Amino acid sequence: MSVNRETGKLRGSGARRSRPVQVADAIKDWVVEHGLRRGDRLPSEQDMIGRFAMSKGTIREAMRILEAQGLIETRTGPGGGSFVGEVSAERARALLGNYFYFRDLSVADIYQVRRLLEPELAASLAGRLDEGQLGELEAVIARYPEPARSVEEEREQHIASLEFHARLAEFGENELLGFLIGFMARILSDLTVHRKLYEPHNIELWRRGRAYQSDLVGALRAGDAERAREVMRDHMDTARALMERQEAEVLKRFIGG
Amino acid sequence: MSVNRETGKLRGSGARRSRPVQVADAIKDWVVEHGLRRGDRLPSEQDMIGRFAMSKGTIREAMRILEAQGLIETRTGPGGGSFVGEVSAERARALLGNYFYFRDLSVADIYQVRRLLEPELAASLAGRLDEGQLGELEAVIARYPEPARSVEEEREQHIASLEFHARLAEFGENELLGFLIGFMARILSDLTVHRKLYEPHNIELWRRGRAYQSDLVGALRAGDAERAREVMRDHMDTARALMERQEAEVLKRFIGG
DNA sequence: TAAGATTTGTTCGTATGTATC
DNA sequence: GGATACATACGAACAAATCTT
Repeated sequence: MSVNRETGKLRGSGARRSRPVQVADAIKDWVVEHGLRRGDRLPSEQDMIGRFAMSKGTIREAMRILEAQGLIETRTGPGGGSFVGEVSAERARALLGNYFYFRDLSVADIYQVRRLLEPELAASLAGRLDEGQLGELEAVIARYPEPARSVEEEREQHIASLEFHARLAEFGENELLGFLIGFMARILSDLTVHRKLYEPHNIELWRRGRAYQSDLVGALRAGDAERAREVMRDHMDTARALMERQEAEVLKRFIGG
Repeated sequence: MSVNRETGKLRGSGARRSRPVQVADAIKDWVVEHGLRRGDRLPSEQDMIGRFAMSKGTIREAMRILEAQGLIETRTGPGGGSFVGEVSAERARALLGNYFYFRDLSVADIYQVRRLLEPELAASLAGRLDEGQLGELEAVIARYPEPARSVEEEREQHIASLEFHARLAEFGENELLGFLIGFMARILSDLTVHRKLYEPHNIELWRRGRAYQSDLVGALRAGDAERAREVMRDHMDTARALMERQEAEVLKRFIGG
């Protein structure tokens, strides 16, 4: 309980924070201290009003803060209330994406990291996927069997090919590694749409990417970690080069127009 | 504007979302559509109440959601209101940390990624730091000139040595790479405290870590990218081995006790 | 320094919606 | 269907912060 009985004020120092924020922090601490786990129930709204001696509105704003961070979920009705919730990967990606929204990452920045992580993931998965999983990967590749004939189709194919990497990331054992790769696939997806990076029609990107991904599935099935690593590294290097050329093209057009 | 004039309801389908959440999403879309940048002002509370035809409480809850995500900041008084805010690195790390809180990352997971990223950062910084920056790094190293004599001191030293990496990460040009490395330093810090990973008194970790970091600063000053990469890779490999041994010790004690 | 204007911050009472029994 | 136990939403009033004059 983070209420200072002397002053009647919530402790928590530094910049002046609004009461809902202070209450949210207090609740967060309370959850951690009591070691609550996913699904455990928090005190009811009324209870909180009593505990913190604050109005319903303030408590509700605090709960919304926690909810926005994915820390709690709330249900109405009898037996309802607020419960400790697990932050979903999707929400975590979105929250992190907000951070980079104004930061204008370059394609080069993203690929510098991708080039390091993706080959490691590929190697770690060699020989560890069952036929179902390998089949899923092949199904994704099958979604772009031929070069795109329109700009929209090309964009969709690019997104689909990024999904290949996102799926792969989910299969790994290392959740940190998987999350990071999934996140990069996501922001590249966003960049593709937002900056219209797909516009310079590029058959090369399609042809090479598809070949690499097929080779990769082969190496994974064969359990050849080193080949998987190699293929993925080559894939990253060519994709980076193509994407950067594309980025430069878009920039040139933008300045020219 | 995301209000459906036919039904009078906010659009946005799928799972039933509370009104504050819908409003928050609508405002987010509005900001993106209008291309608002950091510091730009949002409509006032009163204005929102009118636009969305909702009560003050609901609007305020929506604003809290956006605030919790770091997307807006709010000030009182004349000329006050809500403004588009930049998500701070610190907040982004905290939000992402929430995601991994229940996921029990192993030290091995973290080091698998660290081992890939840190050497790359080190290499990219060789010859690019000025004396002021190199001095800052040396100042961090100077905070643990001798082996710790107590458990608390050892913990503090470990945290300080992680700060070395966090500082280094800030100096890089690639914001994605820097953020990820800073984030990993943070969760290792938390793990150190939370799981009491520092308890098995370990002079070895201190001696080796310090030597590596000094070597690294030397390589950076000399502009030797390859040596910087090598030193960092070795540092990561030994640190990983030591940390994992420590993790195993703690686990054994835990089971035994 | 003081008063007034503007905008968010907080409270309270009441009413409504929703899920369980 | 009715009773119950919760969260959800509204509106009016008042408090606090901060800028201007």
